Amino acid sequence: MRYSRQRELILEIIMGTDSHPTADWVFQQARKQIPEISLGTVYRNLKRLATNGNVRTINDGTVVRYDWDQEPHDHLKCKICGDLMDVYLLEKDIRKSVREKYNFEVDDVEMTIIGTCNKHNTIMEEK
Amino acid sequence: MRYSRQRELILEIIMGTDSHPTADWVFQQARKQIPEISLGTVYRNLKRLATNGNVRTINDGTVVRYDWDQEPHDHLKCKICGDLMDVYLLEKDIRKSVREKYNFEVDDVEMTIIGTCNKHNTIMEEK
DNA sequence: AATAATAATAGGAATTATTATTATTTATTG
DNA sequence: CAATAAATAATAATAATTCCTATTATTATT
Repeated sequence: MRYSRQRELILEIIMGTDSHPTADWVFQQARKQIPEISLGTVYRNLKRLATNGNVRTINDGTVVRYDWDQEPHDHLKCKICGDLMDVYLLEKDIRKSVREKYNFEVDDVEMTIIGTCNKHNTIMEEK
Repeated sequence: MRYSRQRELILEIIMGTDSHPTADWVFQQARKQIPEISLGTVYRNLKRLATNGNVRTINDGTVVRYDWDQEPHDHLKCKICGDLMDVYLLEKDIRKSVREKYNFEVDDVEMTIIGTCNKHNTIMEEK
């Protein structure tokens, strides 16, 4: 993959925050450094970085958010302020520990497990 | 809440399927019965039904999907065929049981817990 | 049953998030 | 340093969803 300072900047921006920024937020930050950067470039590179495993995508309803933290972790989203918080749960009684440890009143646990279902798990073809 | 046959039909449609339909799918079904129904009406009523607790919303990346099943359950989404399957997991070693019980190769577990964070959990005002 | 009050609707425009297209610029490599 | 392949900026296109307004349907009141 060929170098571009746009992509380098985008990665830096994500690495530099613990918020879970959207493409647009990254764009706003990026244009402070490179005023002529375009939103399309941000989207293209975020997707590229996600495919490359440099960032994780999390989907918060209508917007896609990005996260540099590669460790498996879950998110608490507050329905009032919209904050997304990182929690490192060991998958036991989730509701209980969420209530106890984070003082967070759970309305709904939404979990999507992404992977490959058994319709496709014959011996994988190589390459 | 005032009665409307559009809303009744929309609820019937969701009750009648185990797929996890999108607003547009519901719209397509609904217009078979009420040809002049509008997409806006479908969206408005789906939101209403969700608020009322008649249906559950689940978010599958870019589209919002609806589910009549109120029991807490999670979804397996296949990255190849896009299928969304219901799984009733007791929250223990999720990855492990998913692999063992459903023969599903997990790439990523995405969980969003929706609720109220501790910034807001003072004694709730009445009404 | 007729009428008034108002909540819900249809239809379409507007918004928001994202992807695609194309002509131009830039990094790489011989 | 010139060729070329890849990345970019600008903008158009698309998809999902929300918003707006005039009309219609439902409920309450005579």
